[in-house]
Amino acid sequence: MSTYGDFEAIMLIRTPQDIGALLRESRKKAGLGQAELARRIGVSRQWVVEVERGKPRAEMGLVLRALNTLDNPLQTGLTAPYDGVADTPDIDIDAIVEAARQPR
Amino acid sequence: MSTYGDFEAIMLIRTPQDIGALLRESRKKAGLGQAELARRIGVSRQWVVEVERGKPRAEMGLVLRALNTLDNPLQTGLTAPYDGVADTPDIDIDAIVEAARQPR
DNA sequence: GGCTATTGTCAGCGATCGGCGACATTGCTA
DNA sequence: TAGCAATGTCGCCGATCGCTGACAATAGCC
Repeated sequence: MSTYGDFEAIMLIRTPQDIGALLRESRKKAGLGQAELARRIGVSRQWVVEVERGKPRAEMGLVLRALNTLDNPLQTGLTAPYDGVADTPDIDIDAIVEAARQPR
Repeated sequence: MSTYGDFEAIMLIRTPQDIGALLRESRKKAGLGQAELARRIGVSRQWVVEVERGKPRAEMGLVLRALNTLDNPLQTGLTAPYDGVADTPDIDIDAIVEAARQPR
């Protein structure tokens, strides 16, 4: 086992589920319970539970605060060259948008 | 001017303002207007305006979608060892929390 | 085996979100 | 200078947020 334990060195955050997983891992790594973390962030236990489960409509400000509290700030990196499916694929944008509209 | 223009290679995201700045820069870099971006993300122009201004209570899911749309996904890095002012400085957590409660 | 801490879930409530459509302001180009 | 596109702002609306407080269901420990 190395110095850094079993944490992913770099994790891409693309969905609320990613946020949830990251938050939960970080919390456990810090040896905190949901209640303690909630107290430090300034939210309810309920909030922590839901965000860890991938709640898509959580407040961004609270999420950022949570990550900062756990010493896991986000950052942007000009990661990938992007050659796969990304944007402007000439399809009906409106249709996609409509379908993507927060179902839950 | 180099190939990469005037973009920060890596930017730490700690506050909603950071998100706003990033979003705006990315949008302009992509040569998009707020209306076009909003259309692609699936939100209203209003939303884009507010988030770019640093709205703290924006939906996380929409924010992530916006960044993905602009090819600027977030990631976690074990950035810094953290020695500055960050957290658990032995002060009244509750007081800080109370003060931090989204004043808006 | 029994106990305590942790976690997941429920309902109800005030506050806020994000959308709509229109209007003022700004900026840029011709 | 005139004119158009982009941007910022307004009020109203249904939908959803996050909070409280309590109760199951696990999990981990003695």
